[in-house]
Amino acid sequence: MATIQDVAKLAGLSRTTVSRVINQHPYVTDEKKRLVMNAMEELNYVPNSSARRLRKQQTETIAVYVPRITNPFFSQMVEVMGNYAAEKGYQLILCQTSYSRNQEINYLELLKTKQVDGLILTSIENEWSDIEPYMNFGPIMLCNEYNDEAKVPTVYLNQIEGGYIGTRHLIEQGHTKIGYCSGDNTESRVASDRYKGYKKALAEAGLPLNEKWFLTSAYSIEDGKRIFKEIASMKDPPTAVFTGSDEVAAGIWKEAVNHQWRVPDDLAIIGFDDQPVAELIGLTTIEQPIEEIAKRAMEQMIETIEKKLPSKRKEIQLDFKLVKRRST
Amino acid sequence: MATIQDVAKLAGLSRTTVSRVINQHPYVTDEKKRLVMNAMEELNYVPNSSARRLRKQQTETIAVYVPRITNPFFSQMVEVMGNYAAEKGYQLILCQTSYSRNQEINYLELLKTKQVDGLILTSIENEWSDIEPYMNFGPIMLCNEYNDEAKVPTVYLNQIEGGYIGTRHLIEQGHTKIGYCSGDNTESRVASDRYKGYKKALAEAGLPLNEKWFLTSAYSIEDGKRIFKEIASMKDPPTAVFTGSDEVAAGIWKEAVNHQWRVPDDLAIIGFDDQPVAELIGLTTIEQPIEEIAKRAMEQMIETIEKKLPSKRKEIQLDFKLVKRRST
DNA sequence: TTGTAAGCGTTATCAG
DNA sequence: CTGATAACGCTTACAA
Repeated sequence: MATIQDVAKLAGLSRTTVSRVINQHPYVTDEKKRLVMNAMEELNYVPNSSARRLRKQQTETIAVYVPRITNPFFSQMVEVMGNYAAEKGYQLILCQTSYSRNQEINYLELLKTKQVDGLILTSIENEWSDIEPYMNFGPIMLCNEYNDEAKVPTVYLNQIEGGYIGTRHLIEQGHTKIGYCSGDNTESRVASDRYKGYKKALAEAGLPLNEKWFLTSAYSIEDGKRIFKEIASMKDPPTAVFTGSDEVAAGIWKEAVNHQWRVPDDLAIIGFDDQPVAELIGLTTIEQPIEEIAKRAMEQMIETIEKKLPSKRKEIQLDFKLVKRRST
Repeated sequence: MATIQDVAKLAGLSRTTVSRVINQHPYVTDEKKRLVMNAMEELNYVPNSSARRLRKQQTETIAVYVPRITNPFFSQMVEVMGNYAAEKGYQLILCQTSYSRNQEINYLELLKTKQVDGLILTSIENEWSDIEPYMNFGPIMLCNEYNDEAKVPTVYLNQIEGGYIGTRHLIEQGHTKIGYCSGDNTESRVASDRYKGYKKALAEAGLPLNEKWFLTSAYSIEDGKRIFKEIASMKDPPTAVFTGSDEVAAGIWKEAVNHQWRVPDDLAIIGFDDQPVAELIGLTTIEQPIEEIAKRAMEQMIETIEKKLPSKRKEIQLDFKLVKRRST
C-alpha cells in the first residue's frame, strides 16, 4: 500500500504539499497539484483512514441504536438515517441492543473509545443516569424515545397524543370495554406516555379502567397470538383493543380469525406505526412520520458534530395521524 | 482524555507495561498489573481505538452490503450478522446500495481506505470484474448472492432448486398456466438461476413457456399490486403465479381480493422467503434458512480475517423448504 | 506557495 | 519480567 510519503517522493514534493492537495487546501500551484495527482494515480494511492482518524480525532462514523433491526419501525428509521448519513459522508454503525441493558451499555463503549463521533438512541433500556456519564465522550441524542432528564437534542412524537387518538377512535366507534397492550420497558417514556393518553381518553369519556384488560410483554406477532388467547379466556373480555405495534395487532387478529372471531364485530383492533403489513391486512393504525423523525435526527447529529455544538436539550416534536381501515 | 502515557506515569511504569496489561500479555508481575489497573481505574482510562487501528492495521469492523435494510429478508440477515459479530468483538457498518451500481462502488472505497477489515455482499449490482479489483485491499465474500467468476467464499442457496420446487408445487396443484415475477437485475445469479428452475419444472411437465406471463420490476407490495392489474388485463391470464418475494406475492393477493378474485381458485400465488407476513396472511412460500446463511457467512468472514486466509473460492450451499399454506 | 518537524495514542522490537 | 525507542500514516503549526 502506497503512503503519502511514497506519493511525495514520486512527485518530488513534501508530504505536506501532498496532504494539501488531498484536502483541497488553497495555495498550491496548479502545476504541483497536477504532479501530485499524477503520482497518486500512478501509485493507486488512497489516504489511510485510521491515520487520519487518529490525527484529526474524528471518525466520520455515527452509531445508531435500535432494539432489533428486524422491527420494521426501526429498520425504516435506519434506512433513512443510513442514506442521509452516506450523502453527508458519514458511515453508520448499527447497534442492536436486543432489549438488553447490558448490551446497550456494552455498545456505549464505542463512544468512549472514540470509534464513533456520536450516537443516536432510538430506544433506551437503562436509566438515564446510567447513560449520562457517556455524554462526556461525545454527542448523544434521542430519536423516537425521550426522557425528561436527558439534556440532549430529542426528535420525538407526543405519545400521549398517540395513545389518546387511538383510544378516542375506539370510543367513537361505540366501545366501552377497551383493552391495552404494551411491552415491559419501565424506563420508556414512549410506553408510559402512550398509556397516559389511553387513560386520558377513557377518563374523558367516563369509562372505567379495568386492570384485567392490561396486557403485557407485547412485541411480536407471536405475542399477539398469545394475547388473543388471554382475551378469549376472560370472563368479561374487552370488545376492542389498543396495541403498541402493528405486529402485535396482526398477531391478535390472526389468532382471532383462527378462533372464528370476527374483526371488528367481536373484537376491534387498532395497531400502531402503519407498517406495510397494516395496509395489507386492513388494520386501522396510527401512523408515525418515521422518515421525517429519522432525517431530522440525523441532520441534527451531523450539525452537532460539525459545529461542535454543546450538548443541550432541544425538542423537535412531530405529529401522528390516524389511519382508519377495516379492523375497527 | 487520559492516554496510556498518563496511566504509565501515575503507575510509575512504562507505556509498554501498561500496554501489556491492556493486551493481556504474559510476563507481567501481578503487583505491577495491579498498579496499572488502579491507575487506569483512577484516570478512567480507555484505549483510543483510532491509535490502535493505525498501529495494528485492523479495524475490527465489517461492512455488510444490502440493497435496502427495510427488506425483511435482508434485515433478518443483518440482525443475525450484527449479533454474531458483536459477540466476537466486531462492529458492523451497514451499507445500503439502494440497488444502485454507483452506490455500491462508492461503498467499496471503505475497504480501500482501510475503514473495515472485510466486507460481505448479500447482493451484487455491478459486474464482478468491477468488484474484483477491490479484493486487493481486503477480504470480500458473498452471502446469498453468488457468481461464477468470484474467487471468494460464498454461502448460498441453490436457487435453481428454489425456482424448481415452487413451480413444481404449482404444477402438482394442477396448474398449467404459470406466471413468473422477478426483479430486473441482470447480474444476479439468484435471479437467473431461480428462473432456470422455473423453466426446468415447466419443461419436465411438458408445459409451454409463455413470455407474456413473465412479469418484471417486482420488488415491493406496490409492484405486486401493479402486477395483479397486468395479469387481470390479459386475454389469457395465468392461473398461478410464482413470485420472487413474499412482499410481491402479498401485493398481488391484496389487489386480487380488491378485484373480487378468489385466491387460490382464480389465481394461486406462491411467495418466496417465508417472511413473518406470509404466515400472517396464509401465503404458500419457500423458506430460506436466513439465520443459518447469515451466521455461516459471518463465521467465515471472521475466520478469514483472523487467520488471514488467502482469498479463494469456497462454496457452502444450504437448502430450501416449501411451506404450504392456503394461497395455493 | 512550500517544507520542516512535531505530534495524534498505540504496539512491536529489541536490549537489558 | 521491564523499558526505551521506533514505527503506523496523516495533518498542522511554524518557518522560510
